[in-house]
Amino acid sequence: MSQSTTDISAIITRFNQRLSEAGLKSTRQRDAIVERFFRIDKHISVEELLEDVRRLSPRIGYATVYRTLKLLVEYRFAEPRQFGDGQTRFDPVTGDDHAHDHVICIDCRRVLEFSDEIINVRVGQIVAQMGTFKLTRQRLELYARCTATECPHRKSVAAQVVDLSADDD
Amino acid sequence: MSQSTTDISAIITRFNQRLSEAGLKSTRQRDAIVERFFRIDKHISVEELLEDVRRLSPRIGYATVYRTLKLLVEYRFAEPRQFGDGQTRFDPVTGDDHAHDHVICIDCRRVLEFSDEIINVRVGQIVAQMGTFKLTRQRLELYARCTATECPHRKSVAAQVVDLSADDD
DNA sequence: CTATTTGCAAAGAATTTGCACGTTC
DNA sequence: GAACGTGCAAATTCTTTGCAAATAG
Repeated sequence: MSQSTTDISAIITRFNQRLSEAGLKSTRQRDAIVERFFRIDKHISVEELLEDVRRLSPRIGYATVYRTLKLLVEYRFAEPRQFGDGQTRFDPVTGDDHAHDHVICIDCRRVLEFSDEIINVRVGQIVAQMGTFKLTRQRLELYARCTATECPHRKSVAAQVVDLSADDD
Repeated sequence: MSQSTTDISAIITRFNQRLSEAGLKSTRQRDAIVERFFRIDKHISVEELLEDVRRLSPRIGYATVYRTLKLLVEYRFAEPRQFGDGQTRFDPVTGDDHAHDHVICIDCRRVLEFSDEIINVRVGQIVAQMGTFKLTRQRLELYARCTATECPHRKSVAAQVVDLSADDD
């Protein structure tokens, strides 16, 4: 388990710093969105995030969420993912967790995270062998079907972290 | 290099067989689309495929291409992929090539294929360790940046197959 | 104060669908 | 000739953009 070295207000501070450096402003809305985004900490879609944020700040609109997520991605505080359900989902990047990969149940769309040293090392070797590339990010998705008769979490997209080959620092 | 055991007319025949089994019909349009799809054999988008097919059959419309690709996916003759440029791309499944993965250059969007035994074996172990899953398909994408000063193929999406750990049967 | 941000609604882009007409079986 | 497929355009869905009013620095 490698998580939570960084707390959320610190992330918000770092993010606002980046904004400031770029001549952009911190606003109540952005703070609210970023705070909820990191607090929820799962593969969230714009719609889900908006819905959540609106519980506190009901006047926030789609555009602001899209624009804030775009900034988060641009400054590498978030990573967009497509799991094939037509919606872009976003993963928070806290800085203290390593690249992780996903198992997606094709029945219930539940997403589990995992991280595997053997894979990560091998990926490095592969890219090195190819010679002219510098790896930016890797994305391994395993689409699978629960063998348990019925998926326990139909339709929900819960996340669990399963560490398969201890790689915390 | 493991490819081209299966020829394209055979694929079309198999596809039409599946259609027939499902009470669906083979049509000139479907044949044309499927033929071009397998002939071109790269990560093609709907727009690109339509454009290509229209050279022979100019009256074919978007909807038919979308619908045919949906059938190809459903019967596992094609696999949809999202490389992050907003368009769904489709990989032909010829049946005689193994799961392959991709390196995507984030500068020029060129896509290289590769296949690696070590990764594939490890993926199997990971899923086995998780217990309740049966792997359906794996998708490993390595986003990278060409270290060569300038990408040679800006904007084109050519494909090359690089076999890193001999795995042909 | 001035530039940026917001919220809304309208515009865009990718994909799907409804329907009258054509084609396959 | 009945059922399925096609092509077109309209509808949907997700995302982006334009703009007047609000707000941060």
